[in-house]
Amino acid sequence: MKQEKTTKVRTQLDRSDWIEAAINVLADEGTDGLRVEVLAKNFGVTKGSFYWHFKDRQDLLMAVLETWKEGRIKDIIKQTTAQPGKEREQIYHVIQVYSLARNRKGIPIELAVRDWARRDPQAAAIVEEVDTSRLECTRKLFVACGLSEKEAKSRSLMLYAYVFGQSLMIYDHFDDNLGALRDWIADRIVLPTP
Amino acid sequence: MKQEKTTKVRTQLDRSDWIEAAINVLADEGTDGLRVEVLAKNFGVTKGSFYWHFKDRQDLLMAVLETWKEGRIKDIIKQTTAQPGKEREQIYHVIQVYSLARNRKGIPIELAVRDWARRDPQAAAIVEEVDTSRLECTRKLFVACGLSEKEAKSRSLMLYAYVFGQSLMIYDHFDDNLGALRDWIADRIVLPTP
DNA sequence: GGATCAGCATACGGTAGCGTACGGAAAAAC
DNA sequence: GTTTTTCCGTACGCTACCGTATGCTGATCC
Repeated sequence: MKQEKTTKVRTQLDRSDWIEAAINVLADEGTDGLRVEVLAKNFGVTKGSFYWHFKDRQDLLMAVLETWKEGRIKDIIKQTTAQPGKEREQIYHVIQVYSLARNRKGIPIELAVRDWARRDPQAAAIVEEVDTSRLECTRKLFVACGLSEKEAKSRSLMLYAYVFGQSLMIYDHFDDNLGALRDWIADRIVLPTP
Repeated sequence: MKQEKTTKVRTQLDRSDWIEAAINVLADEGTDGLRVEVLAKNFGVTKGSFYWHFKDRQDLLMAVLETWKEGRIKDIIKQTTAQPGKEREQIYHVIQVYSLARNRKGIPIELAVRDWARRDPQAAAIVEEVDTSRLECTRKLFVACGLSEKEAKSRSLMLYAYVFGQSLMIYDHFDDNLGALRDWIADRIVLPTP
């Protein structure tokens, strides 16, 4: 029987170990750093191990995509699950969370995946799944706040596009109180028109 | 004396030809496609030509960055130059333009450059120049519309982040009338609070 | 009309990385 | 305790690039 991962003394590697490491490399060094032999060296093993678990490099990349997709969908569901009546606060929470910590490691992956999606239909399909999942989650929150379908969809799209685009920009010196600007924008996204 | 570029029969290449070609490749195939020998083959010449005009590959990349920067800044200035009194219409125009045609070829470059900026301070500095230029241009338009400094900056940041993020998303099936959603968002970005 | 030089070709050495063939140890199965 | 299987190491061939050294050609200068 297969040993438990937690009690394992980490002498054996399985598929998920490689995928996890690949995602970390993707976050730190981008697509260019994602090389089979480099991953192997980081594990202290040789390629022989890799090609036992994976058919080829493409096999790993697809597995990374799938794992990324599941993680992102699971995360957006978690972040958008609100107590009844607390939907508005939850939306603010989403804006906060997706504007900060997640990006430190997540954004390079988003970049890599979307750059990839531009030339690979499989990647594009996965990105679309993730994007529509995210859009759906916040749409439901807005609907729960009493907005119309169209307005809920519009605000959801605006929210997600803003948060995502903002994380890719470099504008540290645009204003000496960026927090105030971000707060203003969050209100503009969330608060209803009087 | 050096011949005019226009009357040239295109037997000779100069630095700008290589840079232009490099930008096109960057748009079509991303960073990975940007190889010296591939560029040379596309021109029908050998690397010998390249290494006459450039010190090394890095030299080309930096030149591409500079050219990209100048083009983007020139473009945003052009797109945000409004007739007095027509500032609001000009803002709508910017949202339109930067949401559509420009992105077909421009977005992969944006992606590549920003992914690059994550590991290279020089690239990061250039991205910041471009971003703050863009933010400044629309900020001035908002100010001309009579908004306060803080609100102008906030709206400018929201506009640009939204447009940029939206262009990287894949959400074609989120709604059957995306145009209406985008129009709603544009109003939300531009129109003042009553 | 020889000298000069810009612009490119040729040829080479070197590295990184992919994928494969096969061998070997160590655990699991029986 | 043998036999499988699992998992990894070793060794190799191959390609795509990078960068350099040097040779060739056709234009330009004087």
